[in-house]
Amino acid sequence: MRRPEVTIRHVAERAGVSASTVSHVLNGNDQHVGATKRARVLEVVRELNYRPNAIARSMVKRATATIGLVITELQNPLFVPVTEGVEDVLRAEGYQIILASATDWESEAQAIETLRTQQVDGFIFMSISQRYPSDHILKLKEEGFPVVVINRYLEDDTINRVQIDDRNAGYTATRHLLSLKHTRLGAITGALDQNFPRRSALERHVGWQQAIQEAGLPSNPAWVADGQYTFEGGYQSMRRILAEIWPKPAAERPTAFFIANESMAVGALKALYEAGVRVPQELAIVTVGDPPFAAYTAPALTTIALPVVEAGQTAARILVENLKATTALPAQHITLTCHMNIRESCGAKNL
Amino acid sequence: MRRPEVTIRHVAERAGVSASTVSHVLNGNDQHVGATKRARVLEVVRELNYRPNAIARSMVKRATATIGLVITELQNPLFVPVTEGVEDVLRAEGYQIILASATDWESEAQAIETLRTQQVDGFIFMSISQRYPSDHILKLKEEGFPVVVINRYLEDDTINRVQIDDRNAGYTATRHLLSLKHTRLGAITGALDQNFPRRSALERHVGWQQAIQEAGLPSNPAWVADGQYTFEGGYQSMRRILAEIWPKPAAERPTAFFIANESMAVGALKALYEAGVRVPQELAIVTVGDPPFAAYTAPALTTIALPVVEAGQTAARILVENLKATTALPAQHITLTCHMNIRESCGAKNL
DNA sequence: TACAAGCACAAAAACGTTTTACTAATTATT
DNA sequence: AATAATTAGTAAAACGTTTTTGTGCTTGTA
Repeated sequence: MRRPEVTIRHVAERAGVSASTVSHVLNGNDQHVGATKRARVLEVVRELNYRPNAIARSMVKRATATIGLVITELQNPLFVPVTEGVEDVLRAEGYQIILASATDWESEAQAIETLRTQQVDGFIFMSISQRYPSDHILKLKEEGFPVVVINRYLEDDTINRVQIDDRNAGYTATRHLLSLKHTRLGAITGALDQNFPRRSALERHVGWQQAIQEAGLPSNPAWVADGQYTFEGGYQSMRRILAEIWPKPAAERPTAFFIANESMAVGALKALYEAGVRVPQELAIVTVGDPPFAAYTAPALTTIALPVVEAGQTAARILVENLKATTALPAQHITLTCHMNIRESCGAKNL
Repeated sequence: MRRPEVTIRHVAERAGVSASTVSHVLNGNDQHVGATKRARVLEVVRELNYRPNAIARSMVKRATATIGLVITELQNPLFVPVTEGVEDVLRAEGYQIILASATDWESEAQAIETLRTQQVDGFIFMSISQRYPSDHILKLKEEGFPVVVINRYLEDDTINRVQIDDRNAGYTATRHLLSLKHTRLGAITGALDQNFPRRSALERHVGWQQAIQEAGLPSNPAWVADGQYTFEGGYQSMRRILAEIWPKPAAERPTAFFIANESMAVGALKALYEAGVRVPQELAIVTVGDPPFAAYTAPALTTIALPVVEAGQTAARILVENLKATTALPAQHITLTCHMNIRESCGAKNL
């Protein structure tokens, strides 16, 4: 099981130089070594297939070129594209990612602990949920670690933050409905009434309200249902709505719905399908989040696409800046805006 | 930016013992240290909030308790649940995961290279696609690294392999259709005709054929469409099928379709919806893969669920076994079988 | 001719642990 | 009482790099 490692000394010996010279060659410290020796060293490196030991390097450099990515919900649909973005820029910059998943406050604290013993140089926290206090993140920052959080609403402004403009997403979605001459708008929101409201759901709802108020329309509480941020939540909410409202005359029913996220929208679509309500003819649907299957639901979902890959990239870039800086940088707070993908569920294509 | 690190020597000094004693205490080497000193050391550790430096430990132990997880398709729907399984058991065993994503052979080789310089103790490869030769993986194994591949069909039998029984998935799905008295079966397969066929698609198709042959039914080539493993692929394939076959009299049309994966099934469902073909009344649909939204398509998809979390767990367990073993272990080849989730798209609930 | 400056390299210390070997004191065994 | 065995602890080497400092040598300049 013990793999014999070829070290810098082996290379040095065979090349007839000192270890320091090999190191200088490998690190491009040109002023320290002549052309012939350099060539010889490079030759031997190739011959022996020498691979520098990053651990030993980290030891002396006191930096590992490694960052910790901690996520609280692996199943969150945003996780993959965000990670993709993070990976993109971090790899280009020569950093490795150590993955740590956490499910609650304790395990998040635990993850930080182990990442610290692993001597990561910085942290990215990615989590939709802000149910947990973030004092451990604060402490990290205070101890000098570069930290950036993605989509995590922190009270503290000293920490780098990348977030998606959820309010604007709700606003834009609703404006789209208004532009299609809808005047009676309903909504399915995501668990606003819990002790720890989901911040993104709240923001999206505020955007919705804002657009409606600006348009001078009354918002009818009976047309708003709150539920879990899941397929099932959307399904149940829409069933409830249909049961209460659909018996009424058409003129007293909403003609369009803003649904707080993609999963709920799919669930709602199912409920509508079962009830025989035609989308978009009888009811228009717009939602936030742009899953890969959005174009293939029936009807295809008009969505507000979240800039998730960009969020990951941006976070990574900010982290790298801080990693490279020799002096403490002021915290950045970046908010990314969404764009709309018009498909079938609002009927806009017919205009 | 320089964080002052509290080292084992600081602890030793303050506790009035040697560094070795502190080390012994922390590693539970009880026979080397008395009760009073031990208590004092633990006390100081707490006082100073001492955190052992894993890098330094790795240096001397020549092992990092870190494994490389390399995946070739971050967007692959199996990635998240598999990673979940891997993370589960690896964390419980005290290992860290370094994530590396690759898109082609070169980047995979590159990922291996950097993971090796990072001195990972072992590797897990997760990738559906087997378009690339795997000689670099072989080399890893030969050099003594524990390696396990998930869902990657390797010609070489010396490498640990965890795979999902795709053939059985196709077989089971088809048997389900047969049990519902369908006798005219069609299929949408996943890119079988390319130079590098997707192995899982091939296997699922073989399972389908096997079930049909066992039932003594003729397979009609006109009822089989091949397409990309995507939503769009399923959509286009089904449209093609409908255009060719639906004009014919009902008695000459298939009554059920096996669709090679979930994405294609969603695409196909869309095509059927647009064509006004009712599912399952006019056409039954069964597919492989159990995405979170399967229950919320209209109609809900009857699926063969893949044991993805288990695959990740199993792979991680095998890896840990090999990591802990002092002698080389024989390669394990584990095949996990699927189970069926009967929903609406086959109409079985009515029986 | 001197002396400074630059060049090409090497020696050695350092990074923070673990582990082996050793010592001294105590306890057990004959 | 003498010897062996155990206990409690330490010193020092080792892991594989990087980096600082030093050392001859060559070249340039006054």
